[in-house]
Amino acid sequence: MNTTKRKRLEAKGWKVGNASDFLNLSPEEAAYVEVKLALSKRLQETRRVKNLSQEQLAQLLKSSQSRVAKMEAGDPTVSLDLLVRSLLALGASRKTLARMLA
Amino acid sequence: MNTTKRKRLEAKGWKVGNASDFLNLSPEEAAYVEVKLALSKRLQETRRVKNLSQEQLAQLLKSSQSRVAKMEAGDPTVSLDLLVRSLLALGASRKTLARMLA
DNA sequence: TGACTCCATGTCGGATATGACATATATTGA
DNA sequence: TCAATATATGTCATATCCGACATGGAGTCA
Repeated sequence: MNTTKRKRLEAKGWKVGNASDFLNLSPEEAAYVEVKLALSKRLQETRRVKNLSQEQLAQLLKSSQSRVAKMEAGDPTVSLDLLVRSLLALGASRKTLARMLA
Repeated sequence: MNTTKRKRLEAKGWKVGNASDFLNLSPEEAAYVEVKLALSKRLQETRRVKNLSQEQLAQLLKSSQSRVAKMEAGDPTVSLDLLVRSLLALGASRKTLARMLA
């Protein structure tokens, strides 16, 4: 079985359990997941604070509701690029992002 | 002319001049570029501190010398994901990344 | 109940990023 | 100077990510 594929399947555990313990993630893989999850949480928070539906945010981002849902769920098919660009579109700055990661 | 293509061409100006002034970048596009450039600088710094050639780093990352060069040059075809994963592979943590962005 | 809104999840064709390779251009040291 | 090493740049086939769409489930209100 393809490693990438396997990871994608296993990764579904991300939001269920806690994290890297029962998956055999290397430290840097774990850190990568941490970063993505931190940002996806912040995205959802920001969206809710602004009282937007996923559909409305999708329009703002010129994306789709399903992709927004996947972003917020930490779906492995969502890139850091997309998360970061979305947060920036919601008004975050480079420094804000830094704070979100800290 | 395709917008993406145009941006890629214009983006060559990144390392020549300074930044977003003479390109017509929106604030969030500019911020996105800022983030990428910040990380690529840090990647090069880290690599040099560790006394690695681009070729050696490429091996470490299971990538190629040319891609490392592009990462460090802020090439538009390089994703944030790759930059972040590279920094993590060099020992950075989530918090370290946050500091790099601040 | 049924109509409505919101969010989750699967899939797909097209778009973009990837490693690899070739090759050009520094940079270094004898 | 020459050659060895390091870095830059262009291209390509393939891998991965994207928006879009369909559909299902959960909650709300009448």
